[in-house]
Amino acid sequence: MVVYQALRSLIVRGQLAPGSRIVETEVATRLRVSRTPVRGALQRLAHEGYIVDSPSLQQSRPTVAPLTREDAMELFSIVAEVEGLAARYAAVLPAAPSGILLRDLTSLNARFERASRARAPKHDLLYELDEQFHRRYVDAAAGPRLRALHDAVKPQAERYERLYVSLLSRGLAPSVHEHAAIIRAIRSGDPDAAQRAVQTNWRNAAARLGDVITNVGERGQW
Amino acid sequence: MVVYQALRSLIVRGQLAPGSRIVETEVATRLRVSRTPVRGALQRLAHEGYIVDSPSLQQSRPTVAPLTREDAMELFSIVAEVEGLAARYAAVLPAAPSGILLRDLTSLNARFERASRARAPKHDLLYELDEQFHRRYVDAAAGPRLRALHDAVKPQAERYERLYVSLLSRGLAPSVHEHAAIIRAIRSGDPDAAQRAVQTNWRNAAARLGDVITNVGERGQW
DNA sequence: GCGTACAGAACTGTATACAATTATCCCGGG
DNA sequence: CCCGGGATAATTGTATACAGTTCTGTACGC
Repeated sequence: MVVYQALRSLIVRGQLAPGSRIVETEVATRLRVSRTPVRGALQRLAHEGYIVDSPSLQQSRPTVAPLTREDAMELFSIVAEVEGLAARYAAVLPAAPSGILLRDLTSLNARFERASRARAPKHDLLYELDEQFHRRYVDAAAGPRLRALHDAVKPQAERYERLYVSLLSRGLAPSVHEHAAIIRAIRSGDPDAAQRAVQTNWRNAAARLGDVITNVGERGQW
Repeated sequence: MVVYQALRSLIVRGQLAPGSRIVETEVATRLRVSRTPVRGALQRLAHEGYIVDSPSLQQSRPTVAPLTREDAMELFSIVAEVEGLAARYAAVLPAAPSGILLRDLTSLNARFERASRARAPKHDLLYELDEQFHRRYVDAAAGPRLRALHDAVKPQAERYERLYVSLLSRGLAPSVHEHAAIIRAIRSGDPDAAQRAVQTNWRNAAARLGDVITNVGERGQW
């Protein structure tokens, strides 16, 4: 588990460059453990999409999954579907939990806006706030199955979301407005509108990110 | 990989009873392999939702995920959304591929009906035909990202679908009719109707299955 | 000079041994 | 009879050794 988190952190932060090979023994010696826990971590990371297998017949040859424009588009469109469904449920929540939800969302979006206006925006903070905003209504409204699906899909988008707030930290105003639109739709109790607002937010984010991705070839070392 | 498939098959067919513990050494000896590949398979199955971890602090204690009414309802509702979206696209397909699709769907539903009328219904065949019916229009109309989502979600419903055709093999007439309604809606070219027909099919299936699930305590041995 | 074949290295797949943690069972006390 | 408490067993976590496969580099032939 500690190995998994260490590797995952290195990958999502880009310190393990996309496309680079990952060798079990090397990771094991660096982290001072044996290959067994490393193997488990790699298998899990492969499932979650952080690692892909180089073409090979019998052996797997894991490499860090590349960050491509197409992949980002596809991933964001899936997140749009899943979180859109959650927002649909959130719109028809009973009054009591709905009130708390709306208050939290408003607060998170306000903090997100303040963070995006800072002279030297903290990318980690921006990512955390955006992430918390979306997770808030998913947790509030989704059943365990939808949440499980969300948990399986969303982490794969983390790399792109971090890229998003890093590359666009100066131009996050549209995101703030789209978040506000989501809040309004949920408050109005219109499931269709809520679902549409979330889908619009993610599709626009995909478009904005796609414009600037092209090739992020920065190869970090650790 | 062979271990994964063997275990998955045992679980989806109910031969490994829901709720029962899974012991690494036992699986290893039965399948005549060591614990190492078994461990990998268990991790993957856990990630895919076939296995859950018993409450424990440091150790994981895997058990076969239970089949509950609530879980079936939620899962089917998600499938209804995903496949409903695919059906929406299928309704507006060009004439040429649409004709082939409609012919295949009609044929599959006819075979499904015949199989359901058999004196001793073959459950495996019934499952396969129902599965193929739905996969046919998804493959024909869904884009890569929707298909990816479908691939992630649908396999988890396999356990419930097999239960469905087993418990209701005598009463599958409604399914046949609902399939026919889906075909008609796609043929008519009405996206809303197609989406609604698929969602109705899954919601009714969930209701029919929910009535008979309650407690499936049959503990299969292998 | 270029291509191919062979030898060696590198790396992953599997098996087994050991350590650590958790569950079970039995026994004694209340 | 029920409730701890502790010893033992059961099970998972980790480490290491070995086997099989793929990649790399070099040398030889054309």
